[in-house]
Amino acid sequence: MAELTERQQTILLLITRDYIDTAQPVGSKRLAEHYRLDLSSATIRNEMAALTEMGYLRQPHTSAGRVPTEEGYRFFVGQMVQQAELPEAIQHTISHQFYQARADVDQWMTLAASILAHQSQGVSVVTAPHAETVRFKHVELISTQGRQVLMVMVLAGGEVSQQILTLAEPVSQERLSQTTARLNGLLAGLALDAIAALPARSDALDQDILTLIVADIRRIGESTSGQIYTDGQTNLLAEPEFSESDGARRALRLFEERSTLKDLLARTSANSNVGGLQVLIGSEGGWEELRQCSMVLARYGVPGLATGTLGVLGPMRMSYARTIPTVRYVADLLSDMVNDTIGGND
Amino acid sequence: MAELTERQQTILLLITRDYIDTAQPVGSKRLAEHYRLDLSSATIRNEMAALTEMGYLRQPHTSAGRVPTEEGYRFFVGQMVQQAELPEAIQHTISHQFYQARADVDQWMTLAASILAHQSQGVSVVTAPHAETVRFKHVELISTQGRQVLMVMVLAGGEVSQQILTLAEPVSQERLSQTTARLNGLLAGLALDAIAALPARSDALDQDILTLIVADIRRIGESTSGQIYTDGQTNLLAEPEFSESDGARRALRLFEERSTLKDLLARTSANSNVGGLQVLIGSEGGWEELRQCSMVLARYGVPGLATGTLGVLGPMRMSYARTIPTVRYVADLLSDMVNDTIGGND
DNA sequence: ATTAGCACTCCTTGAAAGAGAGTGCTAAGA
DNA sequence: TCTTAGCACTCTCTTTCAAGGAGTGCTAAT
Repeated sequence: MAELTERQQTILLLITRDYIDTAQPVGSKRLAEHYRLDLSSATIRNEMAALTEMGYLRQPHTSAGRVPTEEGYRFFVGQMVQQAELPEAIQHTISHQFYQARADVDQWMTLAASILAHQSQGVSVVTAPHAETVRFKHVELISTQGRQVLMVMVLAGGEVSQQILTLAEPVSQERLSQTTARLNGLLAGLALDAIAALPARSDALDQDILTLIVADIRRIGESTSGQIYTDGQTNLLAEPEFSESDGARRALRLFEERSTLKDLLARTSANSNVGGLQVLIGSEGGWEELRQCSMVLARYGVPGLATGTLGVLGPMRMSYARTIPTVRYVADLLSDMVNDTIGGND
Repeated sequence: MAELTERQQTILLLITRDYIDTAQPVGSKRLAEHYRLDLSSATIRNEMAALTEMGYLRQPHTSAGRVPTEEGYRFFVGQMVQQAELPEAIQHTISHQFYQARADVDQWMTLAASILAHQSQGVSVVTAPHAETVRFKHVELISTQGRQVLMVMVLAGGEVSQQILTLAEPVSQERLSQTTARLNGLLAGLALDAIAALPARSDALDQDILTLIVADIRRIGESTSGQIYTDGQTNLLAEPEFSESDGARRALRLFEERSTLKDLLARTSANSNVGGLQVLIGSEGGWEELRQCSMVLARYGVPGLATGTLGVLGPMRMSYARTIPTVRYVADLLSDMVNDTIGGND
């Protein structure tokens, strides 16, 4: 693609910004009048024709103004992704909210999702921290009814899993506690492979629990992410480009199907590092349903120990200037919190 | 409201059923032709006029067919609520799915939400089981980083809470384990009041943890329900009556705001017992945003120990014949599961 | 290189007309 | 007394047409 002159860049950026604000195709006259360009509409028209030729702009129809193409948005985002900073006042508000939620791990994610959705006016998605290689930390067995036992297992990344085990015969809480103590000693810090390689236990109860633990760790290890939290789905419905067609419904449907969503996040965040930011515009992500949408994604957490993904889905016309710094800031904040609690000396 | 003759009932029921199927106002001619009524359209017109007069039907405009009013739907539901049964094949499918998910408590709710949404083509909502009076069952302290401790507490109803505690100084896992053992012995089976009335502990660490436990139990006890799961939000967007206006957006917005949703569920389910079923039609629930919607709600669980709410939100025109028995069946199934695992001998 | 002018295209809006659906009413029939 | 055929009436929905407007691309002049 050919070089853009300084003036062409200015015009492209202005058109994109104006369109993001108004959702209306922007014409040469409007541009000449509203912004201090010191150019006539005719000149602007010429430049617009050039930008259209180069694939940065398009016309919905012959007698309409111009609208950015995916390529146009990409240029726009490229210009802003380095510089954009969140206003300090907002930073403070957000970090204060997280400070108040610091004690409750579940609340981290719901809060992050809520903040992202509100700030960006889009649909937010946040996955709980998840370890690439799951390691055992602690197990607890709690007798409930006769043969039913509630197993609560904590993994090294802080993930907690509850499972219900039905035993062949009733077992006292006392015996459960002994089993718990034995297994905690035996398994502390081990990964799945090491646990699976352990010799069979002589005690039948021990063996039953051990089998369940292995199955459970395997299940968690195989999933590509922690639990998914989202918020702001109705924001997408308020966007004018989605009010008529069912584009919003199809996009939200994709988001509702958790397995698809995990797939999407896993695929797109595979090649992105903690601290990095990824902006997927339109068809870039490869999902047909999201052709009219964009996503701003980031990874957070402690690499190697526990990481998660978070981001925002919005119309391609979303306010990147607002969304990008917010996603970055929240990701950094969550990384800090993960690091403080489960990072460090393991 | 005056009595309805046999024939008027039949006509009202047919109109309602037809409208639920087609989403089109139904006229006298259509009714006479499609159903074996052995009546002319003129006679039907007279009856329809009477039903309109009595408030069971209304006309969107002068030259349109009739549509049920809220009162009309209420009569329709009243006729069907006792008899409706879920086909055996579907019962088997559902109970099989629950059987496969029996070990994973989280999955109970997601599965229930998924099944309800699919079967009813509406928006489902399921709350996790929650005890009216929260009782302590078990606590576990896990050291993570120096001064950070992850506390996992299990309550009598099976609820699990994770909290992070920042200590004044680092404490060894060994000492944490001793504290855990002491507190578990001390608090077993106690409710909030009893715990709060306990004398202060001499050991500073014990006291810190105890304070946190009290605060956490109070927080959980004050909330009116367990965690909320929902599914099928996009189903509402597919309904023809919502495709244009933003009625769906406003209804979903209410559903997205978790605190409002809890409020709604708490208020409406307060006067309904486990096993009972509640159908709220249109403005009946008192929520302006749900004026065009209906809800089918049920409570499940073990009264006095742990109960939850589950239900479906749909357009007023929803398929009650399908939704009502599904909600009832899933509620019964969940009640059984709760009873099996945490019910009985406490 | 820039700009004023102008013809052209295409969308949008509003009015008018016709078609269609359904009703209420009246009068005749069982 | 209940039912039914017939009919005029009302209202919506769709189509058509014309006018208005916005924005463009091109050309010629600066």
